Amino acid sequence: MKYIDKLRNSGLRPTKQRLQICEVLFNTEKTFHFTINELEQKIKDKIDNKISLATVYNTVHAFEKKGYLKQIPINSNQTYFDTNVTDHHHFYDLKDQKLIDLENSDVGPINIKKKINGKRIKSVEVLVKLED
Amino acid sequence: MKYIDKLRNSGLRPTKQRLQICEVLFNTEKTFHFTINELEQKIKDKIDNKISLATVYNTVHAFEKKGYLKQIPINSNQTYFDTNVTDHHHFYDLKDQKLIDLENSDVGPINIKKKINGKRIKSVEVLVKLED
DNA sequence: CACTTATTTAGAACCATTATAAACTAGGAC
DNA sequence: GTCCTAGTTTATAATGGTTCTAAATAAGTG
Repeated sequence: MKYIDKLRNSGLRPTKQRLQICEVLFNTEKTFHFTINELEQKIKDKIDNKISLATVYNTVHAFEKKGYLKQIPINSNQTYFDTNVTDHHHFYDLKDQKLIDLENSDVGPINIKKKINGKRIKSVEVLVKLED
Repeated sequence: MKYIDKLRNSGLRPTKQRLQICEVLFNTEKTFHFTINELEQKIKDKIDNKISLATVYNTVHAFEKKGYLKQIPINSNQTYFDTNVTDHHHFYDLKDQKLIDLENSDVGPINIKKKINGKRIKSVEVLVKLED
């Protein structure tokens, strides 16, 4: 299985649940955005056995820590994650509550001129809110 | 009182509670960021009577709708608000969990090249995450 | 003052997320 | 293979920020 090494290499035991979640998250043509509830639904649709909600949370957090997933900074009652962990930005359609990817080339280079002593920039994320 | 007209003009009755919350939010030299809990604490420190938590939520949402406050898009268990409603961006210090203003001049102009049919850009917000 | 509508309030309800602690499993040693 | 240990899964309870509810109060209008 192609995800066994990926997991082992990052110090995560390749359990059945994690491998199945990998299939749902990473065995896709396109990257996508999701909430935990949406992911739970996808898992239900794709596999036969049941994965506990706690395990879904645990796994998503573990994958995020290892850099396989990213949280998307947005104000919502639910946390949004992204399987696209490359540097890129988002549109957020306020009416439909939908996220849309912005490629890096869709946004000019962003030049942060201010520096904070002793701190490094970890990420720069742009959220473009859309209305009708 | 200087906030009575502000409230009346936006169709909000100038109640004692709203005026007191105005004092805490807007009668300051500098703008600031806050969560509802932090605001509640500030109110407690500054005024004698008690304002119900529900009223604090109601008022903050009313002020947000009228454009006197802005939500800051960030992943946190609490919602962050900003009394600075001009276009500007933020640093977020991951270690200290502190927000720091970035003036517009600290960030070059941001040019969103992609267009979505039938949608207008309402806002462009940049979040720069900092680590040690 | 009388009346209508908006606002405040305490407390309950909601619900995403996290904690708990017991059962289970992977992987290494032998 | 068996044994062992640490890591993982699981159902369920707990947490906590936010929203809802419905009754009491206050503001505005005539």
